[in-house]
Amino acid sequence: MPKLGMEPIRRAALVEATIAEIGLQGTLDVTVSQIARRAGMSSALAHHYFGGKEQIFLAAMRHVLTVYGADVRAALSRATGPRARLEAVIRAGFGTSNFRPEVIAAWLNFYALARTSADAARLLRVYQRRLHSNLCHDLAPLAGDRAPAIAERLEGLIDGLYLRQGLRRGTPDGEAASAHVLFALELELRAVQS
Amino acid sequence: MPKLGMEPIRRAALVEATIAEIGLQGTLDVTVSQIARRAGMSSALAHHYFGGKEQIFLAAMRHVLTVYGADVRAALSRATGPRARLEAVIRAGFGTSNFRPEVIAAWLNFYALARTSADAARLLRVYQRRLHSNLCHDLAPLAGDRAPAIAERLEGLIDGLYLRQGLRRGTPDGEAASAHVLFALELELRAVQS
DNA sequence: TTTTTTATTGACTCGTCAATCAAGAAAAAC
DNA sequence: GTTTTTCTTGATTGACGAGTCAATAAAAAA
Repeated sequence: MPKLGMEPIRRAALVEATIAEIGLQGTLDVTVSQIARRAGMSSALAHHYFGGKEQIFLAAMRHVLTVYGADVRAALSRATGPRARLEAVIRAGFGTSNFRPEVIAAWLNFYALARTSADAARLLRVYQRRLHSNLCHDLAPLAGDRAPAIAERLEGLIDGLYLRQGLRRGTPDGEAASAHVLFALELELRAVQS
Repeated sequence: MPKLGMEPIRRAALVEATIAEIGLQGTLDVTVSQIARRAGMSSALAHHYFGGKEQIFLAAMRHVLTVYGADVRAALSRATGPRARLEAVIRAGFGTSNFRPEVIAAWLNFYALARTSADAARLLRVYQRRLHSNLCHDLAPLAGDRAPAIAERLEGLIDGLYLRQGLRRGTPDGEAASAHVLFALELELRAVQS
């Protein structure tokens, strides 16, 4: 019973299933068959639409990044002034849509994938550059030429806390994590003013 | 030409080869044959001494942790006073033996492994607890009951910067990384005193 | 109505890899 | 000098998984 216009639906289902399956298994060692079964289709169809396993992974990674980017943009549009914008960017990273256990697990594995796949590395760099430029842009009016160094520390802290949540079992605590980063931001800004 | 007392030599060679191979390939997707070949023996011998692939990985992880622990202990023995001890602990993590590219790559992959293997998770928790208790112990006289929260932030920053080095290509810069952490430590302590 | 396009799968191929095993060779023990 | 222990590997097994393909079926176009 083939209906037309299935392609986008199938692709979205596969991407979702990929993230879920990586989260469940905790590894990139998921088979195309597992992903396809969870998405309700045969593995042959998954190959048909994506061409291969790595491209499925990349699509999933791209999706995670897209959602994250949308969250950041939404949060930024609601904030006024550099300080509020900084807080918005930080909070968005630990917000509900990027901080679900499966997504964190997927992230962690994408980090590992980026060491193997040039495309994955490129995607990761897009995220890193965007975060860095967001932070620098709003740190500059508050910290002048010290902005880049402060941004590096905040980025490290964000990634580190994110990583640690990924290793913990159970519900991740985005509140605590972003509170830590916001506290570090406060200290950095206080230091600049003295 | 079998000589006696080979077991410890073979085991050490396999552990070294495992770290090197993971570093080279960037993945846990290394085969026992590759590891064994690099260590100069057949894959059957690797199985003979270790029993299975996962146990080879665990031995490699244990080795990395052991070296790290020895470095920290050595650095601590040279330091006097809480502040110097804190700096020693931080610097040791980014020191030459733990900060070689292969070791960083291995670490990164062990993080991923810890999501799958209970034994790997246990080993990782040993490292985390040791770091936490080291930091708290020397933060306490300087920061009182704020020590645990400060320690959490420093740990997050350490792990994050370590992770970021693992993704970068080329020679890792332990100096820059530890400078960032030491700066953060300075800010935290300054905040406590006011 | 015939043809083309899109959707879909079961069955198959081909490769890889962890793990096993039987067998050989050198030292040590007896 | 024979037996036992330690070391070692080539060959094999068995499982599993990525990717392909031919075939089916429905819709759309002709």
